[in-house]
Amino acid sequence: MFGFNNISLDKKSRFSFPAKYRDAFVNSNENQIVITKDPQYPALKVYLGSEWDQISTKLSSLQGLDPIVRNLQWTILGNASVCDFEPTGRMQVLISADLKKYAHIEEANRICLIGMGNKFEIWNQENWEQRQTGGSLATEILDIVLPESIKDMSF
Amino acid sequence: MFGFNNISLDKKSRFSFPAKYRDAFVNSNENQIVITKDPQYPALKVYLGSEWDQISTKLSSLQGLDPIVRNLQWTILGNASVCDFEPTGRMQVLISADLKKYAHIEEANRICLIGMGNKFEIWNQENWEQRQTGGSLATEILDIVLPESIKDMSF
DNA sequence: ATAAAAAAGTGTTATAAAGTGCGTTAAAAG
DNA sequence: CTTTTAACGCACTTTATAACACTTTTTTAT
Repeated sequence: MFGFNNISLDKKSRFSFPAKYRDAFVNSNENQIVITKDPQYPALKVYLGSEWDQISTKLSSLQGLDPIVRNLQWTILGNASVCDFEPTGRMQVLISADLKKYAHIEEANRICLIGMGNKFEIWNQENWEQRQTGGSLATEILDIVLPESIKDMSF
Repeated sequence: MFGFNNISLDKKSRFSFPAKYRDAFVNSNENQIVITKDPQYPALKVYLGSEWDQISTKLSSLQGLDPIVRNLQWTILGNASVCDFEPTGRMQVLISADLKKYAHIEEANRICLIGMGNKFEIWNQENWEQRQTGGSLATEILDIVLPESIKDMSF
């Protein structure tokens, strides 16, 4: 599941996954999709249910008294929206108002959906283009020192 | 049970869990909810009854002569409010005046309920936003050295 | 100590907003 | 030209919340 897609949201903030991904979803038997915040950029992450189960279980088991861990838990777990998902149907998913705001897609009805293999990212079109052309975004988080417990995790 | 919810308290300080969590509550057969103080931030923790049983049993068995442990016991155990809870009903829960005060939601009738997997957090909306945008809150506990006994616990 | 009053807690109902399902139209692909 | 896909629009359903009525507990005054 790779590649760039320029797709539109309807009035209720839903989008449909492009049909080209249908087979992959059907084959892996997914019936849930999870959208959450990207911890580094004003963008959203979209996980398959099975992938999410692994990530969330690991992350929620970590020591929350560590402020960096706690922050990641807040961002990733605390903003996750679990959606029922029918791979054989319209493959529609709703984006909540909060998540839209975070990814700067409050107004726009067009988004970029980028397939990254086992997950997708959702970007505001302009932010994505800036990033691709090397421009920097204001909200970047730099130079944080990761605790050992999350060094081997990939979000 | 994940994600961010902006919800309101009624005049008697009750709130209802969003309906999207009903299935999870029903499936896990919970009939109690426990609200208590968060040991680090001006926020509340909400545990499922089964989760609470584990945490409270473990925590109360620890060596109370250690001041950090003792503090956690006071904060978490000593402020816990156990509520009857009907997953098939309205899923309403009352927040006591003490807990409201601790989380700075005395006046407000809007709170943030954040699903973190096996537990929830309740925040005053402004505090939550400050925290999410990197602002710091006065009551943070930083740089505490955790005793071995609680390093593997996650509250 | 008792009764009255006030406060706190519980349960029900009505309504506006949010979310869902599905048919139709427009556009793209084969 | 036919088939598939994406976008749009509408109707229906579900949900959140405020308002209200009732019960129980606590406080106050006599």
